[in-house]
Amino acid sequence: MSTPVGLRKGAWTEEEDKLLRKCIEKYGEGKWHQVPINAGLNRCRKSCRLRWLNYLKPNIKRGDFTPDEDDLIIRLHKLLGNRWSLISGRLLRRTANDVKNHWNSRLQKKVLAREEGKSKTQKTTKATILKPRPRTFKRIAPFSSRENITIEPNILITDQNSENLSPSSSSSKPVEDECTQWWSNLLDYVKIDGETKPRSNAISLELQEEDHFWNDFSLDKDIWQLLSSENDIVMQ
DNA sequence: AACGATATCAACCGCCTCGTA
DNA sequence: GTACGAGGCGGTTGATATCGT
Repeated sequence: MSTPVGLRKGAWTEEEDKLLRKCIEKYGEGKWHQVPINAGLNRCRKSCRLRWLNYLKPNIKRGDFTPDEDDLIIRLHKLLGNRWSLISGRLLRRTANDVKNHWNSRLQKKVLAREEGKSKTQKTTKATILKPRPRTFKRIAPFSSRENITIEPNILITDQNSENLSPSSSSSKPVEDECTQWWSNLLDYVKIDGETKPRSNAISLELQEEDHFWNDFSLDKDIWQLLSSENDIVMQ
């Protein structure tokens, strides 16, 4: 992005924040090219958008990440890689930038340390996993255009289920079963207060807190099936 | 107390995708 | 078909805070 001459850069002042907030309240989100004009800000559209999304937007959750959030980020990162917007979309009110920073500064080291510990005791073989293309995901039929990448099985979602994802078993399964299995593993277990419990418990809490949040979980139809079935179990 | 090393996080940059003319 | 502009994303940088010596 080449910044036109005269546009302000760097940290935002309280006055600028006030102007931007006022502008979004009046005109709403979107039309970012018009925001600097409407707000009377000497900033580029991207700077305004970023400031709003990462800092000023109401209901953004800031501060320390909970162990449950850490766990979910790690699981999603194993599955999706550096798709921060997708990962943050699964965490309540966390921004992609926040998740990315948190991963780079803390979680990555944590995971690497864990991997190192595991690699000493486990042999590794190749497994095929699914990697959706987030930007166009909502527009394409599920799995019509996905990349296959390989990872080490010792970083798969749960140890107890890893045999389900071994190359021999996954290669013989239909695509949807394979994917469902992935999401099953992803969502299966979570540590709550230091104790491993079914993921559904955590999800049910989130659903109670902000039900509409999961409505945009359009990654694929399988995850919806999984979530709805997990929710059914919780509701029983 | 002073200084350097390291960690954290807000912001920028460049690229990609999509819509539209 | 293609050129262009806007929105969005992930990678990276730089300022500031914190820690260790």
